[in-house]
Amino acid sequence: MFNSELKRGSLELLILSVLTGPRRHGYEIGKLMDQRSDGKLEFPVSTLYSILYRMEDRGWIKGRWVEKKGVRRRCYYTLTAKGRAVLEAQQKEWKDFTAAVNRVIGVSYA
Amino acid sequence: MFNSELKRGSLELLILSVLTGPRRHGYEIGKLMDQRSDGKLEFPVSTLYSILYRMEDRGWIKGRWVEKKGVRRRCYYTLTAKGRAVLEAQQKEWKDFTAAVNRVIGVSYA
DNA sequence: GAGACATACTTCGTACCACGAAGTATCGTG
DNA sequence: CACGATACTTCGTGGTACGAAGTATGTCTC
Repeated sequence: MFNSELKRGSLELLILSVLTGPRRHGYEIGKLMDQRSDGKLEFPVSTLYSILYRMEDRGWIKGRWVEKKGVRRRCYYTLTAKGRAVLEAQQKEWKDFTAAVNRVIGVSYA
Repeated sequence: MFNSELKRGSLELLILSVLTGPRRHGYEIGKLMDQRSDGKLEFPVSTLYSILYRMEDRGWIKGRWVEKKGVRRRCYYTLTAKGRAVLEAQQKEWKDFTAAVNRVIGVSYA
């Protein structure tokens, strides 16, 4: 839907936002993103998982494998304290950034 | 100021926006961006010029060298018809994209 | 007139990251 | 049992912002 470059800075923020709710597994996060944006912010599984792995490496989220018979193995993710701090910082940055861009492109010739 | 990843999708839009006014040379575009965003959207010259060259390659902008004695040589850029079309498309994309992101991160748990 | 600083542009290499492709495996449904 | 949905993995690639280093000229100050 949207240019990949455009999405670059906000995919982490989107996923962190989803994880403020109950713990979710990867596939579920992808589906939720799709639903909550009316299909506009859908992204491929390879992107989704690579971001999840990266965020876990950085200690922003914590994954826990759950295996039950009759259900496929799933890795459920929750936010860590660090993740919550990063989320807050990224929210603020997103807000400031979009405000700055809007100001420049809105008043393009003054 | 802002994360490079965040800026990725919008630098072209920002520069195109600046060029809706009178023709500008590279250095001038950088300074204008700095001023108009209160220093928030400043970016290094290597970034600035690489984007300008790319946009000219793609036919979005047209550069013209101006040399006068007593003034350093400067390349002044203007928007092409194609550039104006791209600007319009990127403006719309930016608006739709930020709206979608805001919707998802705003209602993070519904 | 020498040194410092702003102006103005160039080139090159690097690192990050979203994505496509291909694959593995399990579950439900007709 | 074939097919599609679910669920995750791995690997390679290409686009791109950036840092570093360089060239060159104008202005200001002492």
